[in-house]
Amino acid sequence: MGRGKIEIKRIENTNNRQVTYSKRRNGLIKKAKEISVLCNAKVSLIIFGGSKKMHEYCTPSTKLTDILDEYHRQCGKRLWDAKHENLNGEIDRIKKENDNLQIKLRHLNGQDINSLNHKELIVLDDVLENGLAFVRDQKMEVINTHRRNHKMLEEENKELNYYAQILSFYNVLFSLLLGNLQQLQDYKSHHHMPFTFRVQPLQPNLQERI
Amino acid sequence: MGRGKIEIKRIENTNNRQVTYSKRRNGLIKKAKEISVLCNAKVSLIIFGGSKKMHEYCTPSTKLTDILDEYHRQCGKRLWDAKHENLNGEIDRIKKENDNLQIKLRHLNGQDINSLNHKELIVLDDVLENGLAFVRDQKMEVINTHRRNHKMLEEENKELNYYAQILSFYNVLFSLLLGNLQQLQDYKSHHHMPFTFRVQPLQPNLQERI
DNA sequence: AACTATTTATAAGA
DNA sequence: TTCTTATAAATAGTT
Repeated sequence: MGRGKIEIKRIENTNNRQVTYSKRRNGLIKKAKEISVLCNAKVSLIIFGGSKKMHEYCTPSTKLTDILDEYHRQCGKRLWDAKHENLNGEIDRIKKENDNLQIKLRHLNGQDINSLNHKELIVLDDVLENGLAFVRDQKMEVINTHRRNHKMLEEENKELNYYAQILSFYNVLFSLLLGNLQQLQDYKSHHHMPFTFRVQPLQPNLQERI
Repeated sequence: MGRGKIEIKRIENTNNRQVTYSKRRNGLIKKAKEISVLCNAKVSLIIFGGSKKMHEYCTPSTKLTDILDEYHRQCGKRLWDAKHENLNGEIDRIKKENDNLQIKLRHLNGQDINSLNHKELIVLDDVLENGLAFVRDQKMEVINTHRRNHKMLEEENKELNYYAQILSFYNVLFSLLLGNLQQLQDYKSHHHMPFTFRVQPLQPNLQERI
């Protein structure tokens, strides 16, 4: 349509190309507008020429995102999912980290021990071991204190047992003497003799116990 | 362009509108192709008619995403950032949750206690209290065991002390007797009398100890 | 950028 | 829908 027919192929003359681009671009946008109005169609038209300056037409009362959403839905082509993938990947990563932390917390609270693996059990065991070591220390302190008291009591006991042996000996000896004392008394009363006691000092170690 | 000039406004007759849409859509796509080839332009054309069926043209060797990226860069309009915002929001939320878990873990490990608030301190204190209660129980068990042993030793000691008292009494008594025995011996040797011992049975409770 | 000869697109009718 | 075709619109080449 013009003074002469043209072949549809790249216009090599830069100036001609630029002029044609300008004319046809306007034509295109005009026709986009017209079909949009006449046929109640939704149109999105984006054009980049050699100058890299962008021209756009989008049916009024319509957002490009809506058109792209519809495009997305109908085509199934994933337009900006590559960009979403990064974010989704990060979300997954953080969620996983989150789960691990939750599991650690449960373990420290003593729950869910069964799900601990061997290595984790060793670590937890160490913690408990330290706790038990403290208990043992406390135990030993008590034991040692009592052992000291016990020792003193045992020493005393040993000494007293020694005295008990002496007592036994005295007992035997006394029993023997008792018989002779009776004999002496009988004798004295028979002969009408006076009978007096003489006091002897106690042995030193026994003296203390009275 | 046609048998008659038409006003650019919505075609009310549905059939006419459909026909016109079909014709003009082809024309639009044809012109898009032509400008793309002739002028080496990049074109993206998306059209939705009343039938909701989508038609599209995109300059060959070009991806729609590239055109949209360029659009994004030149317009500054944020096409899919709304969608990104959702994801970014979720990332922030999960990161925050993550931080809270990390803090809890540190507290359970006994670190960073200073940053605990009062309520959290109470909970932590309960945990420690339970641990100390266990230690105390262990202590008491040991103490009671030793107390029993101690008691037995004390009982024995008490008994032995009783015997020691008897011993002391015997000792005094024996000392007194010893003097009289000497007196008796002196008397006997002076009168040339024979002196014999008579064995008396031991008192029953003392007999056991020999 | 304006002009215009010509091509192209398409409205209406079949 | 598609074909036809008269005619509107677009535009290539010129100024």
